[in-house]
Amino acid sequence: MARTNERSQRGGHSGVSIEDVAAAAGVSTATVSRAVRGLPRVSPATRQKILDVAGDLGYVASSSASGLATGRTKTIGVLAPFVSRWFFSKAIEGADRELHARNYNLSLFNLGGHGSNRERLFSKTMVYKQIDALLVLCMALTHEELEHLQKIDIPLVVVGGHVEECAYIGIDDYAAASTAVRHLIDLGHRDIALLHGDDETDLNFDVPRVRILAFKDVMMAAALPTRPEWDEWGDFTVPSGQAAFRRLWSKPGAKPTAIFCASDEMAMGVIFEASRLGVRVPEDLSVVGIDNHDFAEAVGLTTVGQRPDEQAELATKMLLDELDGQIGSVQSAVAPHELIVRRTTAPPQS
Amino acid sequence: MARTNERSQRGGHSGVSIEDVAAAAGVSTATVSRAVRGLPRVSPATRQKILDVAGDLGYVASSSASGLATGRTKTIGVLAPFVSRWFFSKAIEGADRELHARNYNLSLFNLGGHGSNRERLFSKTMVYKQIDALLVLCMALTHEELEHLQKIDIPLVVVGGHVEECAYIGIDDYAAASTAVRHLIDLGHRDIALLHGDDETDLNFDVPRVRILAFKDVMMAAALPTRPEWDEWGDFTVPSGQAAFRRLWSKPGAKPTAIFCASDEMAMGVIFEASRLGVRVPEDLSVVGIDNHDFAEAVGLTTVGQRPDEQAELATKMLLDELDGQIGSVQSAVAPHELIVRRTTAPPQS
DNA sequence: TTGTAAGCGTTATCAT
DNA sequence: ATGATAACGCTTACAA
Repeated sequence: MARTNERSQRGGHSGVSIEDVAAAAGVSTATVSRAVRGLPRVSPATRQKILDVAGDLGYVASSSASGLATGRTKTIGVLAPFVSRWFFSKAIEGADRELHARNYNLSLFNLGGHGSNRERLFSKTMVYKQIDALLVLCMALTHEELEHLQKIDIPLVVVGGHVEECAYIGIDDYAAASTAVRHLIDLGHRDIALLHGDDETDLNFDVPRVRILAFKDVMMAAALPTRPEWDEWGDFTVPSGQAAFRRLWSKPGAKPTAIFCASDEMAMGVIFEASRLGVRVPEDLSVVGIDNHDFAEAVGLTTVGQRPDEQAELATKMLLDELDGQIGSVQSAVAPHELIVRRTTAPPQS
Repeated sequence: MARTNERSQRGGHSGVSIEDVAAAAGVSTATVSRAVRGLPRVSPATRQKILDVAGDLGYVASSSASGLATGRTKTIGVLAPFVSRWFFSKAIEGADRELHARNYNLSLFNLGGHGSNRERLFSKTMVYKQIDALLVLCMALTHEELEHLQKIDIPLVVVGGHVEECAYIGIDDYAAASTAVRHLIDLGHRDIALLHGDDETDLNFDVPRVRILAFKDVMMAAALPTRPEWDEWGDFTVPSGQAAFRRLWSKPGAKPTAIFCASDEMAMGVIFEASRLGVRVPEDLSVVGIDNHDFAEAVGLTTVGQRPDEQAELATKMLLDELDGQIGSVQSAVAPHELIVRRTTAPPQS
């Protein structure tokens, strides 16, 4: 490389290395390394001196250098299909809590909005040799992507959805959806519509399917019909819920008295649109969602709540424990969900 | 370090280094380095061969090693007070777009929820020597923190708010707020309440102040009174807007016919609570916000829109350009805003 | 066009 | 308890 041989070329604080500290403290770099990392084999006096010197020299170890030497980057990757949707942003916050507490960095890989060159993530830019472990926020992975991840055998856990052969943390979607639907039925509803999540985009996976299945099973178990014309879909967003309601309500024929939505954002979409069209909630239509979105309480939305932040936090903890040598820490776990009854559900009118 | 001398200790794909590729391709590491990075001085034939070999060996350069050698980490840091609030999550997505396109990584530093040990971010864990540049999403920084950042002289830009001596990208808050208030006045409102952002937490800064100022100036210019009892505050969230409305409406005396909210989330809070209390929007109360939140259209919220994603994308571009050697690329810029009239504002009743 | 080799800032082994 | 020093995997003058 042959740079200038002199230190502190740049005027500032920028380039203080372990050697500078060693020199200033009159010890070897090895001792500085031990001292600053809190390792044993350094006398209290020496350590203190080194810490002082390091302190006012503003020394911080180069992550690249220590990464090279140790093989650890001290950062974990978080792979998400979106960051501005509730589930993901909450999960990211949760992961960050644990990472921050344990002095790791969080490298965010957003798969959304990148069109097709998604694969680049898996080969060059990303993952590979940049991170010590990977947290995947629910989404489908292609078979190829999976293989890729498997090859670089770093700890890996997925939150919020199932990926074959991977540890996952998440609620029991079947049970959660069943709870929501059963709540409607217990209220006396018989004409229940379904607003299910989209099945088609490659960013989704089987959560939508499971929730649909639960809906149908519960309805069937209650000997209630499920009408195809009351089966709408959305992509988990508010606008898609809004559009779905508009479609549903513009159809000729009888109207349902309740609707089960596969996410709170979609549920809010139907509520907003219902209000706009003069359809009263819950008098004319009961609405239940899944998630307990930050806005759900303000909207009065009845929902089955989950805590993506806690799920991601737990997942991250597992990852970090595994890295700390506690092998076997990474394992699947089911997270709790809970029915939260608010003001958007009520017995059907008459 | 004295590890085992043999390569591929772990069975897998994991440790293929540049030397492995060089050996397999029958060239030197220098040539491999040039080849994989697309540098000149490699014959087409050699390059192709190397690329092939690298390809099926699954070679990816170690970021630590190249970071050490070049002094660049190829990752930029994003500092945010929250990730699950609209402005920030959108900004993160925007930054990510540009970073991804230019092959950089995004390291996320969330200041929220970390209680007091916020300072650790600035000293050890973070920033220092881990990132090539820093994108600060609006928030106040302590003087000390600022100094810290200044010392490590990496390119730095703040989005969404002013930080002394730093380049910033954001809308003209004074103009945006003025536009919103003027819209209300143009509609014929005279009794206008203010829901301003919180001023007190250390995570905030002067955006709230500027918006308040604009409100007062515009009102005064229109010879309209601003009543202290119609001045409420919130922390930019939906629940706080909800609470603010409850407080406002439970006060004795006359009610305003319109309210200007310093953010869409707060505006939605008042709308939700108004609906709950039977106060009709816009018949009884016009509501205007700032942001054009993802949900604003569905709610029919009149607002002054801004695009945090584009702001962050631009800021990131500047940062990257600067790193690419185009010095002077980082500079302040004002982002556009636009009044979007929807259904929550109307002339006052009678 | 290609190869040689020094250097990047740590960590960790082994001696002392 | 401390110090030399090799090694980590890459980049980049410089020589060939």
